[in-house]
Amino acid sequence: MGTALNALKMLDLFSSSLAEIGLSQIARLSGLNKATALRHLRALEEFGLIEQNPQSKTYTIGPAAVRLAALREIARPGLEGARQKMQAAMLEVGESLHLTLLEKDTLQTAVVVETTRHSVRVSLDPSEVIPINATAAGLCMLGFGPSYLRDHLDMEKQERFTATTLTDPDQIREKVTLIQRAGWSNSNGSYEEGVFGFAAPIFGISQVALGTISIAVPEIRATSDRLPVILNSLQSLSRDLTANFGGQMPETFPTEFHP
Amino acid sequence: MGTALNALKMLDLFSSSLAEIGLSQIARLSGLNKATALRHLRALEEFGLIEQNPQSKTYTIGPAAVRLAALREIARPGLEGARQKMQAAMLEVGESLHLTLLEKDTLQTAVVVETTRHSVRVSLDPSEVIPINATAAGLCMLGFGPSYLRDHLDMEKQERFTATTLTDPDQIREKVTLIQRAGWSNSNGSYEEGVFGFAAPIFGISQVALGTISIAVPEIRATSDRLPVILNSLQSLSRDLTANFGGQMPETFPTEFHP
DNA sequence: CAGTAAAGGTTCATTATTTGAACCGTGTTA
DNA sequence: TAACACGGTTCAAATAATGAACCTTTACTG
Repeated sequence: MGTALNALKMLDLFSSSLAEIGLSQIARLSGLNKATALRHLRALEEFGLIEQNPQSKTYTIGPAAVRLAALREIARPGLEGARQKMQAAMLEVGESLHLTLLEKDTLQTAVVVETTRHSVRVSLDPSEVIPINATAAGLCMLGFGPSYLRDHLDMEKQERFTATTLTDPDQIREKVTLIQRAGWSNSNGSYEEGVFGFAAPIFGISQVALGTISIAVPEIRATSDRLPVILNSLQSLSRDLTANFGGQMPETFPTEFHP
Repeated sequence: MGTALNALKMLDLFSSSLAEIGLSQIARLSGLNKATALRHLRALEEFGLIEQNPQSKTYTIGPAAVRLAALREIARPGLEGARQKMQAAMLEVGESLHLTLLEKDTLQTAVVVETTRHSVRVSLDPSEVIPINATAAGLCMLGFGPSYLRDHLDMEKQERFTATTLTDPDQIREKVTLIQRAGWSNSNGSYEEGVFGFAAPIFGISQVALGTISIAVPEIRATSDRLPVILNSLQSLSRDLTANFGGQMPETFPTEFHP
């Protein structure tokens, strides 16, 4: 256990309903010794992540948080707004969400929001490169992303992950045509057994998709009655996130998703 | 030396021009051992203050910064915007700035922005309660703050700090009348020898001052040729900060400050 | 295409820092 | 006025941080 991490965890005690806390209460809530809590608070205060009200002696989140947040936005512009929208959608749908971005010619996971509703959840390794032929996000990208992705289909061998993975370029192109008409894509265990994925595009400035937003559902919960809720969330996220990244939806893009 | 603080200090390596840094470079810049740097980064990453790009392996400020900044705004609304405006003004004037807020019936320092231009600077203890009869901020508050402050003048003995401190209620009232006409106040070493203060009000919703913005200048630099610059900054800060806190300037308040 | 340099990351014995029970002084409450 | 809870301090004991050397991969160069 790192000392630094224990110190940082104290910051999690603060919330909108509990914005100022005294030393003893912090010690109680964190389970730390009062002396330990105080020393950690002093360290955080020196850095500016904590501020003490000199009259009430209570502690609050400090000004350094604002400074760091500004730096964050420089390094990852737009991603924070996206995370918030995804968080809201997660609470509504109750399933994990993934935002993927196209970097060069690979699809990368940029934001993961895991469900807090279920203990059975789909956990994706954030460092994985998303295979373009086997996932809902990948197929969606083929349908709405830059055309060179479709052109490269024949050049590289498409890897097989499960029995239902599409590996034949012609089959993939057929599926992609359907996706372009529907506006959304799905993958029924074609990457990992038991995982159903649903994805919609996020468009950039020239009406070409720069990434996708997808919802991953364990097979047990992938019942047809839940599909309308999922597609509905996906559709509004597609629109909101496109706006969030300063993009524009093509006029031909469907305004409603149908099963 | 706290371990937690050393870990946090690594966050200071990031800047708008250096938003993503690799492990070796971080170790070099911070002077820490590579192993130590890595362990600290891992701790920060677990908390979310650091994020690693899985493909380039570089590190960036993480999403927790945004979360904490939001909490900060709940605890201290408006103060961050104020700090930024003060920072800009400090760079222009080259002197330290203080924002004071009225809490109950005492004047408290809420934000301090120290000058980075001079090594001779006025350093105020942020935990001090600002005496209302001896400082530019206090006198300014008397002039534009709630009327009960003026009414209480006779009730309590006014403390003396230096030879020029005003302690006689009648003398204070006289000075306050002048301040109300001018829009700004000054104190020439009446709190601490060698320190000249200049202050202007920050108004709240009902056109009553909720605090003040002040500039502290060491006597050596308090020459008459610098007064226009100081008053000019003070005047625009008074307006900007009033807007920042959602307040309104009285219509009778002067739009220009004259010596 | 071998050879080199620098990158990210790991290991483990040594070292130094963190830890917490008890304590102090102060203000508030019953 | 006694009891309590608060913020903060102390110092021996215990635990966690440290860093030199090492491994592996990647990228460049003669």
